[in-house]
Amino acid sequence: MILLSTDEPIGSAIKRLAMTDGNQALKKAGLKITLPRVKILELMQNPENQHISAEDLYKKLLEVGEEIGLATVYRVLNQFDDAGILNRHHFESGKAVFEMSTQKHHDHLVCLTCDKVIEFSDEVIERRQDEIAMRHNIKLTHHSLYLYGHCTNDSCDHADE
Amino acid sequence: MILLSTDEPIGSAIKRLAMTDGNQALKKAGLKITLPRVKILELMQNPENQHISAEDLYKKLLEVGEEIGLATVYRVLNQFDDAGILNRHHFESGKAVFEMSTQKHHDHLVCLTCDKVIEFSDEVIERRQDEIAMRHNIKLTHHSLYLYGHCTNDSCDHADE
DNA sequence: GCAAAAACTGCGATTCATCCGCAATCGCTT
DNA sequence: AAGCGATTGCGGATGAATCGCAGTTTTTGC
Repeated sequence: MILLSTDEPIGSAIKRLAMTDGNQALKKAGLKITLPRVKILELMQNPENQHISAEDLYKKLLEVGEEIGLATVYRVLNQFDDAGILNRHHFESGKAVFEMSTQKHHDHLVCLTCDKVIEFSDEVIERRQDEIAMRHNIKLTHHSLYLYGHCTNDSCDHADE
Repeated sequence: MILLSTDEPIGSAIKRLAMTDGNQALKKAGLKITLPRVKILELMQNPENQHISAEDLYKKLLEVGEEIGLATVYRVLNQFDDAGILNRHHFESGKAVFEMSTQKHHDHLVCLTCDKVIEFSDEVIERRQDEIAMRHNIKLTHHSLYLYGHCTNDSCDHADE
């Protein structure tokens, strides 16, 4: 992970950050390389922050010492979503969560007890969905499949990461 | 469909409505037979009102001449959901929609152009989901599967792709 | 049947997630 | 370095859904 030391001039930090691969994505999306965007991208790339909500991301930014406005977090997340840099999901929590977009499509298993999210993909289900859509004369654009349940292993007594 | 004429005394109307089968559900749920609940149940039983939002249901009630508060509509829908009388779904519209609960589980195909909703159920997908959950040591409680796309028949005139 | 108890309703105010407007600032091209 | 257009941060505005409470309606006890 890349860290900004407080005494490094912002300009140079940005410049240094600008050459990481993540920022190629920003460029390609026509987004300027700004500190909020770079920092958010950085946090989002941390596997520990997959499926994080805007609010929670905002808090993490504060923890890391970045005073980025909540509105900006929402804006940047939307831009990243539009740019295909990350994906938005609506689990049952009522708030949207985001994950870095991966090349391979996948669906989600959500533990309602510990909030753990497991990703999976199943060719049979995918194919079946296409068939169903075709049978009903619908050109599929996307779908959402969320499986909700409870872990049956004991590591799920309370929230783990 | 049952209609309330404006000049019929409310008490008698309620009494008459109280013997319809839908109200057995109210009784069983421990809910009192009241005009708002009866009227909402009545509208919800109309196939044309499947997958309707609270807001839209509220408007329909006004159209039919029932001055039922929006808060009451939300409350009643929640109670009906809790009682298993109807089911709530979250499509991508951002607002929850409701449908009369049926005995057989089904999933949904949603046309993003005309908002049409098609119900389907697929044994293969269902079984597959169970297997996946089991494989990941999760006891499944429920799931949500929504397929989004665009009608390809002309009743849904559009060339958005 | 009738009055009290228990539920229910309507209204406005409130919450929660998310977004907007605008003035100040920053990144990027020249 | 300079200027323009994009971006940020703030507070305020949304829209969906909920809550509190006072007044009203069902149901219950007699």
